[in-house]
Amino acid sequence: MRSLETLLDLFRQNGLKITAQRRMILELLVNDDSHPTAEQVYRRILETIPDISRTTVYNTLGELTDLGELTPVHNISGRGQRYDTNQETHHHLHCVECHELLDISRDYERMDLSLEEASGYRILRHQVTFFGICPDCQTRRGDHAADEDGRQLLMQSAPDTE
Amino acid sequence: MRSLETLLDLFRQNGLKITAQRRMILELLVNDDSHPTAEQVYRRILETIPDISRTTVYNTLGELTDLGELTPVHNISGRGQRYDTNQETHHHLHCVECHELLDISRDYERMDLSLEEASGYRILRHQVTFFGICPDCQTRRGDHAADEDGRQLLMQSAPDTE
DNA sequence: GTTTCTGCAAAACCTTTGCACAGCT
DNA sequence: AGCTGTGCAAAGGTTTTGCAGAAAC
Repeated sequence: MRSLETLLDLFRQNGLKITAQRRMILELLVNDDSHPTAEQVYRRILETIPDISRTTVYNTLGELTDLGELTPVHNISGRGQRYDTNQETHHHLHCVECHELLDISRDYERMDLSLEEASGYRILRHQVTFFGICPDCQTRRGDHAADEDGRQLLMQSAPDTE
Repeated sequence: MRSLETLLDLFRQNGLKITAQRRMILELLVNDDSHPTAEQVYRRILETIPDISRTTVYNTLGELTDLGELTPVHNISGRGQRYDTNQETHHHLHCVECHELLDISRDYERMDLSLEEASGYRILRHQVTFFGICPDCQTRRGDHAADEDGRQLLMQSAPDTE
């Protein structure tokens, strides 16, 4: 995400006032790459501004989204809309167990689509999501690749990591 | 999605009883590639089973997910969790305006991740999502690529479609 | 006949909205 | 001073839960 000063300027330029609440939300987001939900931002702001309301958090996240500084991201089976502070071209690594979401900064440049495949869409961007199991969740499960319980889909067509 | 008979067998094998409600939901999904939400499935089942409850629809979709026959998919800013009936390796084309979601059956085989990038994750699969504007929404907007209103983010780093 | 499923109602959860008061510039 | 933002409360939409009666095997 861009620097706090840049974001504050951007707010001013768009006629949005710099309040203590907004400043705190921006400060929190500037160095956050954890893709938090509104609720998570709210809870962390509560520690310094105990009487902030959820409305304000939702408003500010919406303003940042409209300004193009925040991007809503997929959140499969996790609760609540998550936000991505990273506006660079990047991709995602998503733990199917704990829903941790990491950024991958590599650029897979030429993901070509034939005209037929594009179905008349005007393509704006693309993003690759890798689904997997994070180290912590592997440990939690027992770390054995073979004797998994549960869902079959986890094991099928797994590409190599290298 | 697999055939109705296969799904019915799968249910039987897992001790799940074949009820009229479940059968109808399966029949509906077998030939549906529109990535419907639970609510959309519910509304369409209502036409033939007017007193089905949402609970039953949610239950059945959950069972299919646990069996690995249905995959929850990202649904950015659209309402409700969408489900993907396609378990083959495939990718997505997503309209950022109307949230239409199309399948692309191409296989981008070697999406390599370095060990460092994988961060210790055990990678299971990956999926590419192309974001764009569908033909209908282009028309609705006026079809001019140049003079767009709205959000900056839509125009940045747009790759060619060919 | 036993077990599981369904539908209902209620609750939980996430997000949006309307409005009066407070705060920023 | 004027305008915008904030917090509250309520509403709207989605999903989950507990349970009694109904249906499948």
